[in-house]
Amino acid sequence: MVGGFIVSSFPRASMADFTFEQDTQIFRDRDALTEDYTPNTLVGRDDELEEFHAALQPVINDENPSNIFLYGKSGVGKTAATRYLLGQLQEDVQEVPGVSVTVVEVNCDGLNTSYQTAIEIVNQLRPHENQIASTGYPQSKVYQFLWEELDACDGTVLIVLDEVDHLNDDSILYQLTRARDNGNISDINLGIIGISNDLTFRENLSSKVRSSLCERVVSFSAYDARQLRQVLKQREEVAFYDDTLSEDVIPLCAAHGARESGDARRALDLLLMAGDLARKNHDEMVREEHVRQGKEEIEKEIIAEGISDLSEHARVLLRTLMNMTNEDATPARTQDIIPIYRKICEETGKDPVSVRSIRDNLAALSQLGITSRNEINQGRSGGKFTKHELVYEVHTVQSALASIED
DNA sequence: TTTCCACAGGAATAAAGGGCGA
DNA sequence: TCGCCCTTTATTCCTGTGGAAA
Repeated sequence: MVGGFIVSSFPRASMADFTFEQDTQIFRDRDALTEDYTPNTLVGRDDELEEFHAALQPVINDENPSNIFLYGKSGVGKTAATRYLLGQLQEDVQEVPGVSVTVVEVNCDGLNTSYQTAIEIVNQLRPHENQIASTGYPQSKVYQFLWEELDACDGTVLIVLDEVDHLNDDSILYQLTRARDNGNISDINLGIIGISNDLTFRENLSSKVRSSLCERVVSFSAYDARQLRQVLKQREEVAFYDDTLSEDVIPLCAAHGARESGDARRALDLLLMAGDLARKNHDEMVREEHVRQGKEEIEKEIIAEGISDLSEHARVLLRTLMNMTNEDATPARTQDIIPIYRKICEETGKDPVSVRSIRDNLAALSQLGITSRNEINQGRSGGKFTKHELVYEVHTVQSALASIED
């Protein structure tokens, strides 16, 4: 046993393969490129911060805050702006006697239902030894726990629901936004901050939820390539030692982010991955080849993360599309995919699912951005149908699938 | 303007599985 | 242990869609 690791019995080349050495001096503070880092200033988000700040102002006056809805594409600074302003608010509140604020931040990705979200909020407000289980309670009981925990807080409670569009139902939004009117809470001011990447989410909410959740709406525009370079430059100064990036690294990462709809997170992830690869190779500088290699690694991670939650049959359909791509048979319409999918199921001893489920699985793959779909209408003789194809190279999808299945 | 085609996807429902409380 | 309540994944049934042809 060394440092808590149990030495396993599988064959190894030599113990020397696993020794640790001092890294090449590239990163000054690698964490500055991760999602958890909140910079001191947010580049190019002045208008958004001003609107958001105005919506939060009632908290410091111990007034009931407006519910706020933030929307914009992924990686445009919604979560960063929220953490930045709420951090500032919590600091400032300490200077004001008699005013307090409690922030509960919940990421709805992976929770899916109002029931699970309510449980997550309850557990964030409860001590570790008094947490409730993720299932088994009647819904009314879970809401009862929620009102009890909220009423036990002081002053203002702000509940941040990040990726709120991942919820399959809006019951929790209705319950929270109407909690005071319905007499479920009495002693606190409650504000909801909903964050969504889905620009249509707001329109799809029931009218009663839309009017109360979207009292204040802050729209975040996408970063352009110039702003992305500024964001990367700002992080470079904190994250890397001087003269450790070759001059084409930042423009390449910024161009990648700009291609991904102005997504700063993608650009920062690529810069982090390029730095990691340079360090792994014991190189003294991060160069263009690290960025290019990093881009492929990130694509693999995106696919692996997406398909890890998918059903077994969605993966079989992904294999079907890989086979069809290799045979130059994509873009392929659903009716052409189905017989090949069924053949693969037969060969692997699996029972194929219904056509309706195949459609759902193909839609899930497309929603994850692993495949793309194109609707075609050939009119009275041909009808309307969809064609599907892989977004990524077959070998990239293949190695992502292999990493999941290992 | 109406009809037709080939789906796409919403709604209702079932089955299986897991946690909780009595 | 059993009934209840929830989840996820699946099924069947049915309506909606929209461009081309009649």
